[in-house]
Amino acid sequence: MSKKDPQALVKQAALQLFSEQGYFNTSVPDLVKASGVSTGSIYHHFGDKEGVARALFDSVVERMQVAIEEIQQKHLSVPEQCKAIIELLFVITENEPDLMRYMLHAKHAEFLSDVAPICSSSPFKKMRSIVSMGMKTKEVHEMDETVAAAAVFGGAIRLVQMRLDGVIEKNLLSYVDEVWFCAWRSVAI
Amino acid sequence: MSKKDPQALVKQAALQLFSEQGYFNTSVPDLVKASGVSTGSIYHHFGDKEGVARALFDSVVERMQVAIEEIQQKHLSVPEQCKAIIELLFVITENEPDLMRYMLHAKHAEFLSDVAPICSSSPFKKMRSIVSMGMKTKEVHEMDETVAAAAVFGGAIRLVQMRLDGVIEKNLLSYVDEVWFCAWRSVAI
DNA sequence: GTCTATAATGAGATAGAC
DNA sequence: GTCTATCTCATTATAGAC
Repeated sequence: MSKKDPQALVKQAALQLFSEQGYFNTSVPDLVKASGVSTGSIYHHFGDKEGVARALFDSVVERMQVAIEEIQQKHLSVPEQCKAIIELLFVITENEPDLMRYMLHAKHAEFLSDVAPICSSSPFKKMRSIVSMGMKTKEVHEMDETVAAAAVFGGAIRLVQMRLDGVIEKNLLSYVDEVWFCAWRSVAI
Repeated sequence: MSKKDPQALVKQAALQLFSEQGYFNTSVPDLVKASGVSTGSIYHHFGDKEGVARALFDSVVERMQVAIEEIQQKHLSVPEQCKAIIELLFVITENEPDLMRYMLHAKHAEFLSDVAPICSSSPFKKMRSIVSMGMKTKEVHEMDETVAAAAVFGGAIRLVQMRLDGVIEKNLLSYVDEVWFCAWRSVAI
């Protein structure tokens, strides 16, 4: 039944096309062909092409946020939460590269004019707040919160970007332990 | 006289327009207005619009590569070289944000079809090779070269991206010491 | 709500004088 | 090498039947 909801069909097609060929290289007729939904219906539901990108972005961020919240509930210690997030980033990159690509590039892809940059969207805020918690519990060196979050997750995000760009051939999950080792050492007391 | 070279004028205008509004939101007539060079002349020199982006990208990477080579010659120790590169990234971000933005986003901006991803271009290769040298001199933990490079520079690059996105308000140079502290601890023996 | 057919715009690219 | 004027065409978006 989710297969018959035109909004879902369009977003699904858009995720693939936008992330593989880019937003500007994807025309509305392309979306029509890939989704099986008509031009009129797309405009009726999303207003314009940017509306599709916007709705898709909201879905993607929402999805990511839920995954991070699950981690925050399961894992108690700060380092465990951080490691779980790195693993999550890697798993999503491997299993749903289009989703990860869209989330990371959407802001820089020159559309979605007035959406806040991804780094200030809620999943990334959560990452910062976890690291910040680590400072309160004296597990993480006292320092600027943003710098600490960048230190912990920057390496992993960099690897994700390289993997999505095809620079890294191997499955990212094989690097989890090494990456985590570096990430935690960079800020741990 | 550099002000009269049409190629330089076009690239200069393109750097600003592409990085501020994006490649696809910049038309050739926009380039004509901003550069003062005519349509015919632009097509004569660059072939097509993508040719402008390509030539600009080459200039930017070349420029970055020269800066990193200078560092490799001046600073002898591996950690000093790494720190100098982080400082370089921050200085360029502060002084020439358009240049840094273009270098980081060009590949993901959905054009420049067959250019290698930025992470495999020569400045980034040089970063990896410096870290790799650190392993030989036993200053850096033995581990995957790519992971180590991501650990050392990932945090800094993340901060650069956030600064360019307007998420960070303060001058990045004020973070150099903290960033360097984290970066080096993450891989140092 | 969904569809087909169509309009209107503005883009990339070219022609050809100078 | 540089310029102006122009062509061609794909794109976004709308109209209006069902």
